[in-house]
Amino acid sequence: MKTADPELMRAINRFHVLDTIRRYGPLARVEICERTELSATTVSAITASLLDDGLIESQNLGDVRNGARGRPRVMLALRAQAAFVVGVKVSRYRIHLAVTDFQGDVLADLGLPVRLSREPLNVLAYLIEDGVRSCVSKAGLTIGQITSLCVALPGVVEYGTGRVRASPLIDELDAQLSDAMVERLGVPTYVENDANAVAQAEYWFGDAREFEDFALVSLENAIGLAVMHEGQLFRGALGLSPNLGDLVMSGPNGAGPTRLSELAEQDAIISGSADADCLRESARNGKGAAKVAERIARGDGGLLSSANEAGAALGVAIANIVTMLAPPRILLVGSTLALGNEVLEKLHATFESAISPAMRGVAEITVHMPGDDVWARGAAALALRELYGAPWSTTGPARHSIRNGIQGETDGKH
Amino acid sequence: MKTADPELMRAINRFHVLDTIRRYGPLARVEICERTELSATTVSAITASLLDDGLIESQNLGDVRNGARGRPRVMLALRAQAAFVVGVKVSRYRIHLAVTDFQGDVLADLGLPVRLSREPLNVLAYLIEDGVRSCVSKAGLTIGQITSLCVALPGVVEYGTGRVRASPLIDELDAQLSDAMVERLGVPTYVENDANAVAQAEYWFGDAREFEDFALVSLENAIGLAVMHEGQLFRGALGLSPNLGDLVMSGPNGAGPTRLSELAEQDAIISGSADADCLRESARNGKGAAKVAERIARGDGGLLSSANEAGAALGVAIANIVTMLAPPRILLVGSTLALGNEVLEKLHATFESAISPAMRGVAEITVHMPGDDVWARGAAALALRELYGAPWSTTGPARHSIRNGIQGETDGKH
DNA sequence: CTTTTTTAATAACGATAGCGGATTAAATGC
DNA sequence: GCATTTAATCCGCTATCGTTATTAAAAAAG
Repeated sequence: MKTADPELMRAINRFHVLDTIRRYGPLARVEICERTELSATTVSAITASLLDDGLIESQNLGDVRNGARGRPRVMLALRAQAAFVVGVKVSRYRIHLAVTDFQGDVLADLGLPVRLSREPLNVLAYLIEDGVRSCVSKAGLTIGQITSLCVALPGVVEYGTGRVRASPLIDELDAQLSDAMVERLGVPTYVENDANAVAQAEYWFGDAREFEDFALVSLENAIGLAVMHEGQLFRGALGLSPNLGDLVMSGPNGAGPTRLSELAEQDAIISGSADADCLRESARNGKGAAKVAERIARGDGGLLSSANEAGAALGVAIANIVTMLAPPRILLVGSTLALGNEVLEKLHATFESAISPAMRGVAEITVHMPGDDVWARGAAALALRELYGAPWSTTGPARHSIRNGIQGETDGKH
Repeated sequence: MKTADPELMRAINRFHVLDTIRRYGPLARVEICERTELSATTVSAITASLLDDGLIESQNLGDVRNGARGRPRVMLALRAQAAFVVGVKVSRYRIHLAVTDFQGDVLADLGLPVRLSREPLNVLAYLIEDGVRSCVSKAGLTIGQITSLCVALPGVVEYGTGRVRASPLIDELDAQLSDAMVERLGVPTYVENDANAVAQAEYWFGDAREFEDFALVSLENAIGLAVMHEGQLFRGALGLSPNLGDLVMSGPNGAGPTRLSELAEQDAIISGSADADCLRESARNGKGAAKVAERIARGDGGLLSSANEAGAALGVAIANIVTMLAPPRILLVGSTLALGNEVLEKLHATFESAISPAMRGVAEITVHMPGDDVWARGAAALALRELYGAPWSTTGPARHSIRNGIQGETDGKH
């Protein structure tokens, strides 16, 4: 446990103020007082220090309140240029990158069509390096200006060490992606599960802004799970994030266990159709929903049954998540949801029949379909989160040591 | 989020000191300094305040070090009489109670043979009240001296509100057990899932003393799950604790889903035998292992197959827990483990074949068989934990308001 | 155009926390 | 009996926060 001293106290309140400014846009000091319940003096001192460090700046251009009687408020906002980070989302058919500033605003993004399946680590690292360089340059920056980088990809990832224990996109086991990227780009790199990245995006920018506690299930060519608990991502030993696709749906009998991924991955659904290749192509272009609906209407029984099977498996899996974690909310995201309503309808129906009566009504299930850019932005947000430097331990032990530098104009004294 | 001020600082360090004394037995101030990394001055001040409040006391009877050179150490220990609490474990065939002092030492315990199955709330509340009164009197105390009470039982429990949403032992849904006990005994009452109680016992007194992160699966007539995360029990919405028995093991087809409880509950295993009633009786007396082994050796095929089925189901369930939460350790506890090795062997084998290769070796599985008294003590420990008053939020929102009074001799000034 | 009013932000002051170094306390060793 | 050693406390310092007064900068009133 950490012992409390004045320094920690300051760190907590400082983070609290910074986070409040991030969440609630430009704020006057008085407003920060109200939201944080700190005294005006303390807020004054802390904001002075933040200004001094170049993390925030005052927007002199006016008090927007109309009918303003007293001294006008000076609005404070994050100083966008305080740092720049890159978020990368790697998926099977696409690498999406986003360069953001300190506020998480996207300066440039880039989607690279690829076709990845169990590539050697070096291939992946090369593609990411290439993408980062392009995107950074597109944003009008140089690599030297990038403070840190976060790569999100499906699979079992150790956030703490930067290793990818297993991923459908990487050939090897235990690939040290973090070190590979540091070597190539010279930029501190975090590696995270893609579900965690999109959960962070939803929490900072999206639908889950008001929710400190929720679970998120990501449905793409891999199936992921993120658990946000009191505003922090839940991580296991070594910072491990779960890979929901590995969930065993029916006991190992003979040929081994049937996993959720085999039933509900996007490819598994599409493979049910006789015309799988064509559908795969459409799905990649975001026209999956229409195509799938059309096929089913035309009587593609294989597709219909695989969609139903996927929906049922997901319904059970989500019921089990609710049984085990009782999150007040479940978010479903990912491109598989664009395949049409069959999956989702079956999912809901199965969930309702599978959930125990005692847990009925505990978790509200909502669906959201963020674009790939949001995922990349989420990865960037994870990198930023580290920069904001919350003083309490990020969930999960054994962190990889990453320098926590922020480039400010006066990054001097203290 | 809580804002940090000197008061919080003190509360944190105070709890830290108190918890250190609780964990590591009588300690001299110097030793507290080493363990907490607080300065000698601070420890002196905090211990003075704790002494003043009657929460700890100095053991003047000597410095046990031999070859002691300088001024002898004054050992500090929890003052046992600072508070008394009662822990209750309710299970199908037994209500076990323990009265403990402020250190968690058991002053008296009591096991009442019962036979509960879906009783009305009042029956249960009556039995608990009766047991509490007996046990308290056996400890030489009066109800008025009891600071608080914690009832642990299987099922879906809202720790935050004191409601039992569902339990195999209670007839109704959403039974307000906490209020019922307060009304009967006039003692603040916490209600908790039994798995959480035994997890707290293992964390404070037992095998999990060194582990801040682990998951525990309790195997009795109900199957429970507790997740300890950074020394805190993980709780969901409203403080909900999971009921692992509700886990769906195979999709809802026709007659509804097959749940883990149907496959792996103690009764389910025993019911496989032709001679179930006799076995049930033996299991109740702790002679299950021998009897079951004997029956299987004699060729009770039904029993063997139900044991294997249970082991397999549990192996899959535990693999799924590891997949979702990646705990560094899994503890198995509960009387079902006394039914012989068939279940456990099958469990391990199935786990190994069900766990995804990427997660292999993440979680170490260990088995422990605490007696009913340990569970009751764990419930008491949960009540004590609240008294120790950690300043940071107990996991999970929406607490039931319970007065946090401690009876000290000088419970005055501050 | 000056004065009053109103609100925002800061300054001055006091309280409390923790820490480091000097001091006292209480034992052993010579 | 006195030096030595170790434990615990006392004193002085700094950093934090909060409360109360003060200054700053605008609109409204006269």
